[in-house]
Amino acid sequence: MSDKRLEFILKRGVAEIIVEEELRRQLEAGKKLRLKMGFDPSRPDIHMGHVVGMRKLRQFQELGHQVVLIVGDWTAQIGDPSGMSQTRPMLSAEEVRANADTYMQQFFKVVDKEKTEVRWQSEWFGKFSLADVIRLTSKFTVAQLLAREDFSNRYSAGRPIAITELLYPLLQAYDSVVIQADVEFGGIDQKFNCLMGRELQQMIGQPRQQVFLMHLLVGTDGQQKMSKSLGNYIAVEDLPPEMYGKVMSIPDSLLMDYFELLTDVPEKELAEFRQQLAAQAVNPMTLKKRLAREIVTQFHSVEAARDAESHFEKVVQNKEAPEKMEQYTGIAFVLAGGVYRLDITKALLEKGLVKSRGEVKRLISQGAIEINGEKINNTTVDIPDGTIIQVGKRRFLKISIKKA
RNA sequence: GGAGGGGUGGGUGAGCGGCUAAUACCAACAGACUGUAAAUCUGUCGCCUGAAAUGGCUUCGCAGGUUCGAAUCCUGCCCCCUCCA
Repeated sequence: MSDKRLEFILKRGVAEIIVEEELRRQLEAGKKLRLKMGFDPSRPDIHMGHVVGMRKLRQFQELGHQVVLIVGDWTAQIGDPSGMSQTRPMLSAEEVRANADTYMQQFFKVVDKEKTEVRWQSEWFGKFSLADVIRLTSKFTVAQLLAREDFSNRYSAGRPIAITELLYPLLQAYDSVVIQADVEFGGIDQKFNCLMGRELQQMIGQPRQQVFLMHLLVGTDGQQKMSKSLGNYIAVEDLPPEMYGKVMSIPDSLLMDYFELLTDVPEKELAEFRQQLAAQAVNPMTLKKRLAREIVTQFHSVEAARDAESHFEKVVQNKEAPEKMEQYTGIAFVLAGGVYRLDITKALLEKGLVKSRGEVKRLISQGAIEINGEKINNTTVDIPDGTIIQVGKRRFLKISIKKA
């Protein structure tokens, strides 16, 4: 392996490696490493935020290392104590299994399945006894756990911390012991948990795992970490036009982060992009389109990316109607000359373009509903068969009249 | 065991007998502007009826009660949090 490749892997998108020197030595020694990554099966959907770490795993796999994917079916019941997360409903075993399947299906779009070992926490925690729990917890102190920033913040703010939440890092640490992880991967927000694993391994007399932390991907809102609950995410499962559009909707300020964390576009090129942006020699939109193509290509195909781009140019940039759209078939009152009189409310409601009748009225009064570029001011319209109704910028509906 | 605080629309959070379908902020949606995005300005933002003024229905943890009238008062219940021990 070239030094250049290794540098790329150790630097691109990486927030911190603990301890980098140790990891380098192991890599140089040609050791086949066990790379740990856990996931929470209470949420089956993978978005680009997860992809950042997954891509890194993939890069290591290409060097011949082994990924160990932990299905966190026990920790899922606790809920990651990130901030003020509400207590989640307990999932049944079947739900967890179904979620895990969905998750893995998406996970293996990026990570090589052949070089991945999947382990369920229930394999070891399922037979954990109280004695085991006490033995595990006795190794740590409250002060140690309160060292974690969000615990200490909550504690000093007088906000609740559930005991199970304190247990979370311990369980995650124990996973590392069981699978004898050499490196644990995660977002930088996982630092504390990963370090606990390192510590526990040492107490038990195992070699300590290295901790490989990736930068967090900011969501499409440009404010907060990408997450499903905030709705600022781009899902792996998003269809090409949607995925492309969501990428285009990120703020310009995130452009380079996305390139860095989600693509393999070489550093050299990225440096040029940065320079051009700084000199205002390029329209950010142009680069963003490149980014969107890169991403759609990864999860779909080159053709899909091209189609998504032309769809975007047509619908969003040129404000034209897309080629494909929802279609509503209904019966209308016949007027002369192939024209029909129709109340569009039902059509819009039935096809989910609006939520209520009141919304239709509101939209009309705001001039948001158009037919052939003409704003309408009444829900009853006289139109020929096949007319397209546009609601706002992106909602379209084709009306087809059913002849009685 | 004791003391105290609280449960309000997608979120935060005011209101504390009629002027309240419920302030404000955020999110969302629409319009204008525009280079994708952002920013800005304007408007909308429970459901139904009506062209509209209007009207009806449902909503402030749950169940009852007081009252001409309750998110607001009373009773019971459920849930959450903090502090002391």
